[in-house]
Amino acid sequence: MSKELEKQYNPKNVEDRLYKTWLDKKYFHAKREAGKETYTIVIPPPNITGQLHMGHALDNTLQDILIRYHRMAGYDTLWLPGTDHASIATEAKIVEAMRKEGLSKEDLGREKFLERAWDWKAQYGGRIIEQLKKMGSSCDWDRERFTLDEGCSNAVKEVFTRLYEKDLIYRGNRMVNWCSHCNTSISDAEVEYEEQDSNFWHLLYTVKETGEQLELATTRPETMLGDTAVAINGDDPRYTHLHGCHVILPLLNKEIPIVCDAHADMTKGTGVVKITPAHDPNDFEVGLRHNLPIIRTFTYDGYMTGAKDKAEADELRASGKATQNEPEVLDCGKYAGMRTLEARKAILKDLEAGGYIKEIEPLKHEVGTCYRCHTSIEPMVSKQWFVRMEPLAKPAMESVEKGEVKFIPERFTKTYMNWMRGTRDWCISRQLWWGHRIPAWYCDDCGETVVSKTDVTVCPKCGGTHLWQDPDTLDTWFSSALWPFSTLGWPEATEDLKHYYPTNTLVTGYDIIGFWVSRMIFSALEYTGKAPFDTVLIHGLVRDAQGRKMSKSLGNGIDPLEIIDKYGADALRFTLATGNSPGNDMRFSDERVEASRNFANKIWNAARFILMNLSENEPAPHIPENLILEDKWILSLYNALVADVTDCLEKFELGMAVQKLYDFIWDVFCDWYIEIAKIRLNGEDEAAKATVKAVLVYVMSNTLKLLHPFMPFITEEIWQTLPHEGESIMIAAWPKADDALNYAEEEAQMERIMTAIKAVRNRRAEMNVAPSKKAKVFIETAYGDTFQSGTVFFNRLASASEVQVAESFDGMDDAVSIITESARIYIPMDELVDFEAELARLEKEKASVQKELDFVNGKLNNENFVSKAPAAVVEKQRQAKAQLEGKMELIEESIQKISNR
RNA sequence: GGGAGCAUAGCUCAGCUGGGAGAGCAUCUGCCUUACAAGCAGAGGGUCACAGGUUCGAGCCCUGUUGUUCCCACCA
Repeated sequence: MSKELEKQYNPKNVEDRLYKTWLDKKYFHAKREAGKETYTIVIPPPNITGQLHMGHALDNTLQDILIRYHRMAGYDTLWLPGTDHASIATEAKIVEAMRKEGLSKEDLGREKFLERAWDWKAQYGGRIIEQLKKMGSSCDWDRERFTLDEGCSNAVKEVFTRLYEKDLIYRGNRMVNWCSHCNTSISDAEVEYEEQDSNFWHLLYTVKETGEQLELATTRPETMLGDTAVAINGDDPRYTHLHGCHVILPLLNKEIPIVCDAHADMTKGTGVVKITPAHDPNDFEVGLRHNLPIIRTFTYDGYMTGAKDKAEADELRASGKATQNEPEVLDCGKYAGMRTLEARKAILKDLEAGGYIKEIEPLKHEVGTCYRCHTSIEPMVSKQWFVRMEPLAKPAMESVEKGEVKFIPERFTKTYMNWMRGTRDWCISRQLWWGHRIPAWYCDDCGETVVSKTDVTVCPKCGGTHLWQDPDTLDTWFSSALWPFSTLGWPEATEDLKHYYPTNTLVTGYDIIGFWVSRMIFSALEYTGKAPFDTVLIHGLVRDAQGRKMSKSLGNGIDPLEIIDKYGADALRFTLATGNSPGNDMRFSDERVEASRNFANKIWNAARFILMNLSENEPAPHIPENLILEDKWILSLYNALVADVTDCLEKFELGMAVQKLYDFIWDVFCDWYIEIAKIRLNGEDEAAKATVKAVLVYVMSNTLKLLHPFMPFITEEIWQTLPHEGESIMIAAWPKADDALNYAEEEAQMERIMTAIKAVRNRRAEMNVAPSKKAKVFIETAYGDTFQSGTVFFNRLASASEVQVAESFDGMDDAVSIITESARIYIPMDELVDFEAELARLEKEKASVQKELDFVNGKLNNENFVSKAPAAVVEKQRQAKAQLEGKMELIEESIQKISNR
């Protein structure tokens, strides 16, 4: 025995040590090798606020499998890692931490705040990277990037200025989603809808001209102070007489016009709608069409506006700097300073008192909330920067239609298309400090807006020097959208960019197709002229054992690091890669990881067994001379496995690949080949020993290569211990299928023997024969040679004390008989044989075979089947028929014999 | 309101272009057979949600129904 392994696999003794070796040897580093095809993945950059969760674990396991496979398969392989500055999330965390110290952003000022943010990044940004390493991720850490680093920032400025020059970016007062908690605008994609219980308040507004009361309904009565009109449909016969009339706005006693607009739907409610242009997206549009005043009644942090707010706005207007659609501000008087929800109560109370409420109708409706803090979002008119989406979306859709980018599974193409088709202009400015500051300067002297990659101190239009930079930053996703090429050096024409771009596969969850995938595609097409990747591999969510989404608030999250600590990274990876298909959610439970851990241990022990039988100085893995039946059989199955696993990986069927490996290693290699190998290993024939050892080593070490992308640590550890050539399994060449290893005939022969062995075991178990009780076995068969070479298997695997093979045996009348398609096996066990039971069993089996036979005959007698089904399928049925008939004959003979006793 | 997914063994899920209904876990039986009890050998258990259709043949394709999950949407 040359080397010894512990009885159980202990990942803790292995993982960190091997990962360090891989790092030291620079195996993860992509070297831009000439003449090699490239394979590139850029990591979906985790947030610097984040901790590794199961979603990351799944995402990165899939990526590492693809990366390790391609690296072994001979590609110049790059997995580019990095992190995302996550503006809202990070800023929120820092603000929260500061709040505990009694500090606000304003107390600190922008510069000091950013210092804190960078400190935060230094402290936490590295944490998730360390966690990825624990997973075994083979990222090229020398190329690690950060969305806010210099290169990425340059890319952002470049893109912003280019888009501005092409008029694809503009600034204006528009309706945006406002989060009063985060105190910033957010994009449409960042709004999450939640169902909430609410009411429809049916209000009564009095028509000035006629004195009649108009009924209209609203879900947000607190906005009524900002109403600047009431809309009816011009075609609505109920209200023809009101065209050109006015209503008196309750509480404010203000006269506002009745306008005719198609937005008012005659079929809904009373067909009358109140119009609040400053606080409702539809109303904003109506306001524009009818040139209505836009009156803001909420502050940006969620209170009712007051005298001070009004004064500020008035001052802005007076200065002449107010731009188009700049809202007016109302002094809400007694409501000023209330939170909007308090104001709702107060206003309702006053409306009630004034008799303006006709009815309160309970209602469930979807309310938009901020995806970060889940505060209800407030639609607000605000001056923001927008990206014009239509011209960008069109080529992005065409690219996918042409198949330049393929989604796996394909159905997510629809998700993508729907998103692209429906998307409105993208609000990219955020009232935050942590992020890429908008590269725009405003001239106080002439009002010019200057967009520039470098700082601007003199106005190019008027020569004035009173310029100030836009205080806002860009949506985090604006920089994420550039990630596949900004990380490779764009806009510089770097060697990496030339070599590794476009990338190949993007691996991500379906939840960010709109946020991220689509934006990368249109960005890449616009700036690089190429799709950023050719394939998007979509995975689902990892849910808890009950199928619930893992979340902090539920406290049902499972920490991948705890799982690694308990079961090992390989077991975790194996669990995540198995039993799940692309795009579908998966449930995670400890039981599943346990099964994976057991598999790791199984491999470990198979290796341990092989090693016990090896001496010092065993030759490197090779296929030896003098192969016998079982050697050819295992090599043939191994060879098929190589083809299958490779094929599955090429088709991104990772779960299928891993399943095939599991089945081969456990059910074929361990359960059969190793057991059979013991025959020669325990024998005296040294040449035969050498052969079987070589086959064991060859199949084991090559199967480990196939398994390496999935379970990198244990495969490396074992591979290193076995005879091997080369430094590491992770840079070993991926096995190739070889026709010379196809032994179809030996496979068929082994199949016959194995079927017979299983049948014997089955009967013995049925008859409760203790395994220790050995029995003679007589095999009556037309396949004499086959069974002759398999007699020893029966000794070892079927509790046979002695095995004889012949075309027929006499004097077996008192034996138990077992029938397979290719043999009748007698086991004389007189004292155990109950002939009546035997007969009953045979009759039962006969009936079952007859049933199968009828089914097959039914098909073969169907002319349509014979003429229309593919020849191979028909042939298969014919073979089945022949086998069944053979078996039937044997059964009938046996029945005859027993009956004749 | 629009779109998509899912419905297969007690549980969790595979099942790729139509031709064998499968795995893991759980259950039951028997085994410490010197690689592995985190193991070995066996067993039971399914109208593939329901109803139609296409086909020689349907878990798989088509239509409808039911249940369920998710995404998208400016419904006052």
